Amino acid sequence: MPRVELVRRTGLSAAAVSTITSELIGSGVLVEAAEEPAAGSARGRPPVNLAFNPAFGRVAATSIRMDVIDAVIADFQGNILARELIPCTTRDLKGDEAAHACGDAIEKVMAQLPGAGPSTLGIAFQGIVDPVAGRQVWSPILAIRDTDVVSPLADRFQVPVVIENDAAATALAVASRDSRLQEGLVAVLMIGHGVGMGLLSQGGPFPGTHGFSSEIGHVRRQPSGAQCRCGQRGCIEAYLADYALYRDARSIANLPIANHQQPSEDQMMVLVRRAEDGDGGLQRLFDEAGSSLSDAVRTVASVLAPHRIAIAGSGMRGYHLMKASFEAGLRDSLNPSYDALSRIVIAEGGVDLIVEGMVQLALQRLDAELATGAPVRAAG
Amino acid sequence: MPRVELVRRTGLSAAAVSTITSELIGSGVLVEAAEEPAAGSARGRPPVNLAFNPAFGRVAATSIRMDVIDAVIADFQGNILARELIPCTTRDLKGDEAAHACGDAIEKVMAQLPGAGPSTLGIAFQGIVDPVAGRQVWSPILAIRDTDVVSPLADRFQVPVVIENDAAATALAVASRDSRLQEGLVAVLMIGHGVGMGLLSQGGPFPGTHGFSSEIGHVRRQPSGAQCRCGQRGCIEAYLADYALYRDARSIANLPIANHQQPSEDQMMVLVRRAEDGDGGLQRLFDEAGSSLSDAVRTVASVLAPHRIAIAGSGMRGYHLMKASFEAGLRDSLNPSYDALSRIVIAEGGVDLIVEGMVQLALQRLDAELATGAPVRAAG
DNA sequence: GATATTTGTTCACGCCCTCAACTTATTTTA
DNA sequence: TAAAATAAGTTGAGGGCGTGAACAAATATC
Repeated sequence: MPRVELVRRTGLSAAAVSTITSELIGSGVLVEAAEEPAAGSARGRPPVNLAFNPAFGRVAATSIRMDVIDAVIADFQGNILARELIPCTTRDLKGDEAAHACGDAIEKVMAQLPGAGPSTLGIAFQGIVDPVAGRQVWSPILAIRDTDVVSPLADRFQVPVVIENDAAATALAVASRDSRLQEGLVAVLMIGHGVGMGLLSQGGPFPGTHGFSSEIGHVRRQPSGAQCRCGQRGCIEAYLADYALYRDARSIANLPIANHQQPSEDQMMVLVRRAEDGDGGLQRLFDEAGSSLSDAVRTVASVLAPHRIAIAGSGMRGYHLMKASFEAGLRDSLNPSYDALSRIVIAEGGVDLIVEGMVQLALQRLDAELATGAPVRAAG
Repeated sequence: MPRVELVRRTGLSAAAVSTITSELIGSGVLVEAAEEPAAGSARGRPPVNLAFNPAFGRVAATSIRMDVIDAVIADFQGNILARELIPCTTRDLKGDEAAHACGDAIEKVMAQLPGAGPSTLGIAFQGIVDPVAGRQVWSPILAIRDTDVVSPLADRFQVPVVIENDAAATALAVASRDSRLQEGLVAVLMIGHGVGMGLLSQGGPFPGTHGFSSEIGHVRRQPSGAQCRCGQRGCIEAYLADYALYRDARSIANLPIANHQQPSEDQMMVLVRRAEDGDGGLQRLFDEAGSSLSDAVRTVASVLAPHRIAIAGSGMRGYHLMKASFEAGLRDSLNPSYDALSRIVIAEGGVDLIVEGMVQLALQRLDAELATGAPVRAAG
């Protein structure tokens, strides 16, 4: 945060940092922070912290999921100022309608807030996107394929629009909260309605897998095993995702049917409670889920040997029930040179992380825009 | 090769390329190539190809494998000028002896050639290395662990020394021969004594996995399956690596025992011949190996969705016997958005690719050295 | 109050790149 | 055969962006 820290991190000279920061302060991007935590009694002139000026600009982000659009407006520091969860029958959207449903959601959140609109939009999709071309390629929650989502929104709001895969966005959000995830190669597993993964390099988006969603949930752990919704059998996801746990639980316990095969958070919490209360059949399901999670971690560890493996998502609500079998599964692995267990980081947060990650990405885009000297304007 | 091509690839202006190349020609790094293939009847002034001056400098590379050291000297274009395969009981090496065994091998190849010694050394190890610290961390073929190999050789030859993992080096060599492998994220699978993988980004070494060997051979494809030498059961390698094929073949056919559980190339060719000649049991082994290979590809595809997946290594000697079950295994996968089969590239070459890749890496290091303006000297 | 220590600023200098105009080498057209 | 068109490569003026060195500011220690 202080200028000397920027000198250390960027490798630039103090002179360069001084000129650049004073220009940025002049243009209102940065402010000198009033509070200084003093950081012990240092000897010389105390450093003065710099921070992004929260009032400089705003960004909007949406995450379009099964039958819902999650939309937020954040300030220039990434603090979320307003949020809306808007129902939307995503499967029925045609052509530009997906883009405009996101646009409508953003306008609805903007209506909550006085002042200027966002200067950049970030839109997250499940499935595969092409961030460079600005196209949504394929998504399990949409009937449409390969549509341009950036142009309609850029035309409508007259600001830059960035799109990303939801897993990549989540990974960014998870890493921004934990310094251990900001160096080296990091894999972030997301457990919830499905099982996905985002990759980070040095805390930033991973080059190469950009826009791609890892299908690690569909690695096979058991030939001729449990039925997966992808059509194959024995996928990791078929033992670990919410839909799989709830489906199997309904086979052995009296539970209401789930809408669209997607159990609600309340329905999933019923499973957790009953397993906690000693239902042996449900306990065994969570045991198997823990074992499946260990297979996911072992696969990532074997293929990539990442510096850290983070696990996040709403599926972690039952982690205390899966922990024993998960850790037992990892200890089984005998690789003498890579201790997976010590590299695991359990992270907080579920699907709400997606928009947070998109806020980060939209801010990065705004920064890049500033670096080119382009004038920054706000949406109508 | 021509200057215009450099302009396109680097994004620099023609002016910058012109000044830089004329300086490099002046210092003897580059030469204007005499031969011009004319490339069709272009209209304007014909481009003049530039090439590295083969006489500018030399590099040496070694690959230390089970009981053998493979050593080469190459010119500045990467052409191999001399080669030696030197027996060495690698398991008995202690302390600095591994480094000095490689040094001795390099001196033996140098003795074949008149003229100056190499200006950079590249050393490849199986297992895990730390290229930044210059340390060999762990290797299945060595009893020693975490030893400094760069310092002893740098002191002895007075030139820079680079080390890498053998899979990363092989991947580089494979990619340098096929332009399809020089863009995007590329996974290179190596089938032979074991099953390894190297990753490339834009044709260059992959950031993050640097120095790490992917243990993709030890992803589990069959719980309680075939015994793997890693101690676990059902690993991909336990159906696909040379040792596994030969071990299982010995159970059903009359074959001589293999030294150190590593069948020779001749022994493996006997398996291939007999399967070609209609031995049903051996044919089924190759079928299963093809299926195991498809599991390796599917795993990489699921986890990383790379732009291309190349397959190389001596294990491909039996590819024609595995092809049917390999392709059937890939067609099974139902992912609608990623067609793995169309991304497969079958590559030539076996363990000899390791030193070739190290030559590339050593040349890159030499280029980096030149870019800093450091004087380049040759080994005594 | 003098000194040491650390942060941050100012300014002259230089590297490296771009832009624009030009030269060179070849094919096509008249 | 000469002029026009086309493409590759060169040269030199100019500018952005960085560094080094000297200096100023703010605090702790002696």
